Parts: sequence; structure tokens; C-alpha cells
Amino acid sequence: MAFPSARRFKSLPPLTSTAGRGQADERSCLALLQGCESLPKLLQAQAFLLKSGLQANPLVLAKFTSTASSLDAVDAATSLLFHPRATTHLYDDVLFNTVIRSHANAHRPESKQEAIFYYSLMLRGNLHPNKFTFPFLLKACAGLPSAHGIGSQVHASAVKFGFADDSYVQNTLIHMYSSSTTGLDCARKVFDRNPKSSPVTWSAMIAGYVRSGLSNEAVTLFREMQVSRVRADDVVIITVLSACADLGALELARWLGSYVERERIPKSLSLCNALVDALAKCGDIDGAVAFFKRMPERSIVSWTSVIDGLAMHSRGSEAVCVFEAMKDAGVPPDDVTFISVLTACSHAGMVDEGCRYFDSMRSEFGLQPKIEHYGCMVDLFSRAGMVERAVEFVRTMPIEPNPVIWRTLVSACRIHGRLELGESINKQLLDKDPMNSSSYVMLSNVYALTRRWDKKWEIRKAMSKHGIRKVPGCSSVELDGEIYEFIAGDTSHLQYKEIYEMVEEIGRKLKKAGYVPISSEVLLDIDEGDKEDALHWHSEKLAIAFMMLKTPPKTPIRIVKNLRVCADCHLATKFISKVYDREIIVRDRNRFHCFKDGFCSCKDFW
DNA sequence: TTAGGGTTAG
Repeated sequence: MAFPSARRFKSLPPLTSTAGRGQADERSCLALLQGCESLPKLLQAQAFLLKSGLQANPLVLAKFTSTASSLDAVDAATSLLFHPRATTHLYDDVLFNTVIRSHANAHRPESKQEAIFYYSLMLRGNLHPNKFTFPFLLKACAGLPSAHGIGSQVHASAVKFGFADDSYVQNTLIHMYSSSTTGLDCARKVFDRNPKSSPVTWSAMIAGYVRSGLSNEAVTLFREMQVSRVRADDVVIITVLSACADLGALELARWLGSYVERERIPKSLSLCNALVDALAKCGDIDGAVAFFKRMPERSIVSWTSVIDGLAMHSRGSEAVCVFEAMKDAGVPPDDVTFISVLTACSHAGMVDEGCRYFDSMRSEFGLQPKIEHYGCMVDLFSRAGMVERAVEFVRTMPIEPNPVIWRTLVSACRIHGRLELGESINKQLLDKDPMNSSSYVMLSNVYALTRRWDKKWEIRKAMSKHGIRKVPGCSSVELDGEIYEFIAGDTSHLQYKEIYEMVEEIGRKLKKAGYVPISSEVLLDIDEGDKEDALHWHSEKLAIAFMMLKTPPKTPIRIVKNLRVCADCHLATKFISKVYDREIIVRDRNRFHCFKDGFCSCKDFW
């Protein structure tokens, strides 16, 4: 058989011999390849293989490719395998599986594409795939942006060769299809057809929902799994915990923590990390820190999760302490850690510390700041009211600013009363990024603040011209293990009349206590009385009223929002926390607000 | 040689 040459050959030293040298050389080659993890070692082995003429020995080649852990090593190994002078009649399915697996496991989309290329090479050489081939191949498909399209072709191939019913193939099919939003229905079809006796099948489908942002569906499926009495393992728990983190489902996250203890599920490092992350993102930062402290082993992910959690809760100085402890423990921070540390400084108004840490990325750790780190710095200056400095920072930064950075600046201008500057930046932003609804909403806010209703009307027209709609505000709460969602002005809830009456009652009590609604938050040119009404029905107030009705006095109320808290809801919630003596913990789009005794943990700084 | 997961600016 004749294989076309692979596309990316490294230049290889000239061959001194192509003849096999017998068993002794084969054994020494295998010994050399044992534990051959690093690239220099692999290249050394590669040279030895060529020298001894063993580069076409399938046993040696399979070993060679399977030891290749880094991308460069995979390249080096395959270039040797498909060397023009390699003796191709020795190629077999096992060898190709090894090559496909190495490429499927490499973290780079091009490598996944390569895996598929080698499969086509295999078929062109009239080699038949075996049952191991498809799980590798489908995993490669899952990593591609066009997973659904290519994956279904591979699926058809698995059917043709009679391996589609294998349980490993079925589970990887679920994973592959659910890796793209368009394939979620296909994944569910495969899932529904399966016996579902293994936790692998369940976690593949549950994770698919989480990846598509359907965490509620993920939790529902986990409950079905409980009913069907399949024992969850650590991977299932990790997946469901990530759904909890997304939803802010604290009760469920805590329940999973105790389930792990009760069922003696192995507390792997990843599982512990997932629990720390979920507890922090669900608002139980003290629980997260306590669990983190008890962990027998900690990775960079554990440290970063805890720093990030503290940052979200405005506990900047504690976050910085943990960061220092991490360095003392000999764990060097990476770029993700720095995003968390800089966020911590930003949310706690620690400008000097933030600048120092930003500089230390390069000077102490040799890390090149990315656009996200520049974004953190713009946010750091902006929140602290240093608008000029933020603008200057953007002007001189060595990377092209992206829309996120421009939006951060616009928002700073609005909060700190620099309306003209904000307006001009916002207009540029709309030119560059005309399809983003938040740019329109922000500019519309500026016009509302300056009472330029005609301009606001133009914005509304521009939005409808582009077919853009404002994302509706949504607040959710967890009660007895159920998640209840509220959307502004929503009347679909069964008890909506009671809820609306409660909102009215709260409003009356608040006014007696001195609350004056902030009506500039209403983006309509209606009279003041109607504006107050519109504010009443913000989703956050509906959620609070619902929990007031449903829980005993003094029970803390936890709310998860999809947008940032508006100024009026922020003020009203402060009053509610005092008047009703309730702790109210709100997770907004990017941080936590803990309202207690009339104050918020963000110190009105968000 | 086989499957499922895992911290990221606003």
C-alpha cells in the first residue's frame, strides 16, 4: 500500500540504515522509550530509531507515539511514522489508533483535524478500523467547531463498520454531539436509546447541557439519574457541581458535598476544586474557604478558585493574603490566577496593589499580560473613579482594546458623571460592535440621565433596525431544592397576585423608612409616577417578595441575577435588609452583594 | 490502546 506523505514533516537526519537489526535493538529501543515524556528525550529516541533502522517497527512506533504527550512530541512521532522511507507494509490498525489517539488528546483544534486526516489515511490504505478507533476519533470530532457535521460522518462510518452499538462508542457519541449546541438533540436521541446503566452515559449528557448553558436541564437529568438508582461517581458530581455554580444553587451544592461523604465517593482533587468553586459561586464563601483549608492537597486550580471566590465577595485583602500564601507554598501563579487577583484588587478598590501585581506578572513570573489582564486594569482604575487614568491606560496599552474594554470605560464615565466622554466613546463602540445590545442600553442610559428623550428614541429605532433586543432581567431563587425564575413584569407565576401585593406592601414600608426611588433607572420617557411603578416590577423585587412570603422571618434570602443590579434595586434592597431584618445575598452578573442592616458588602461600589 | 469533568476581565 502507498500512503500519501503526511503534511507536516520535520526535517530528519539522513538515514544511515533502514535494515532491521533484530531483537536486541528492538528491546533497547523500547527501554529507551519507557518514560520518554519530554521532547528532548523523544528526539533522542527518534535519532536512535533512525540510526538503528527501527523506525518502521510497528511495536516500537506504537510505543513511540503513545509516549508523545506534548504537541511537539506528537508532531515528531508522526513525522517519523510517515517518513517517506518508512516501510509502510508494517502499518496496522493499532498503529493508526495510536496516532489518532495522540492527536485527539492534544489541546489544539488543528490536531483534532489531523486525527481525522489520519483516519482517512487509514481507510485509503485499506486498513479497517477496530472498536478502539471510534472513541478516539469521536473525541477528536468533539473538539472541533464543526463537531456536529464531521461527527455525524464519523458516526455513519462507525455504523458501516459495525461498531456503533459498542457502549464506549455510544457514550463518546453523546459527548461528541453535545459538544455543539446544534447537536444537543442528536445527543439526547443517542442518550434515550441507551440502557444508561453506567454513570459515564449520564455525565456525558449532563455535561452537554451544562456546556450549552442549560444548567437547569442538567440538574433535572441528575435527579432522573438518582431515581434510576445509578450510583453517581466523582465525574458526575463534578459536572453537577458546575451546573450548581452556574445556577447559584447553594442547597444542591451543599447536598452534593454531604452526598460525597455519605456515599464515600473518592474525593479527588478535581472534585474538591469543583466543590470550592461551586460553594464560592453560590454565595457560601466561608464554606468554600473552610473546605479549601481542609484539603489535603491543593493545585493551582484550588488556589485560584478560592482567590476568585473572595474577589467576587469584595474580600480583596483576604484574596491577596491567599495569593501571598500560594506563592509561599511554592505554587507559581498562572495567567488565570492573575485575573482573579486583579479582579480582587479592582472590586476592593486596591489600586496600588493591583498595579504592583500587574507589573509582577512579567517581572516576577515571566507572564505576558493578555487582553483580559489589561481589561482588569481598566476596571481597576474605572471603579476607583480614576477615569482619566483609565482612558490613558487604554490609549497606551500595547494590545488593541476590545469592546469589553470600551464598555468598561463607558460604564465608568456614566457612574462618575463623565457623560460627554462616555457618550463619545460609546458612539465609537457602536460603530465597531453594532450587534451588541449592551452598547445600546448603556448609551440609552446616558441619554435618560441627561433627559434627552429624542436621542433615546433614536437609539430605540437603531436597535429595531438591527433586530437587537435588550436582554430581559431575570432573578432566580432556590426553595426546597426547586429553582424559581422571575422576569421583570412577569405574571406567569401561580401566586403572582400575592407576590405583587407583597411588592406593594414592601414599597409602602420602605417609603416610611425614607426610601426614595431612583427613577433615572427607568429607560422610558414616562411621568415620574409611572416610572416608580416600572421599578416595582424589576425581577429582583419580585424574587425578594416571593421569598418573604415563603420563608420564615429572618431567613437569609439568596438571589441570582443575569444582569447587574440596577441602582434602584440596590438602594431598595439595602432598605429591605434593615426594615425587615433580613440578610439578602444577591449574585449579579459578576459579583456578590451581601445586604445587611441597610448596608451592602460592595460598599456601593459596583 | 476504548468513554464522561475540572479555576478565566465586564
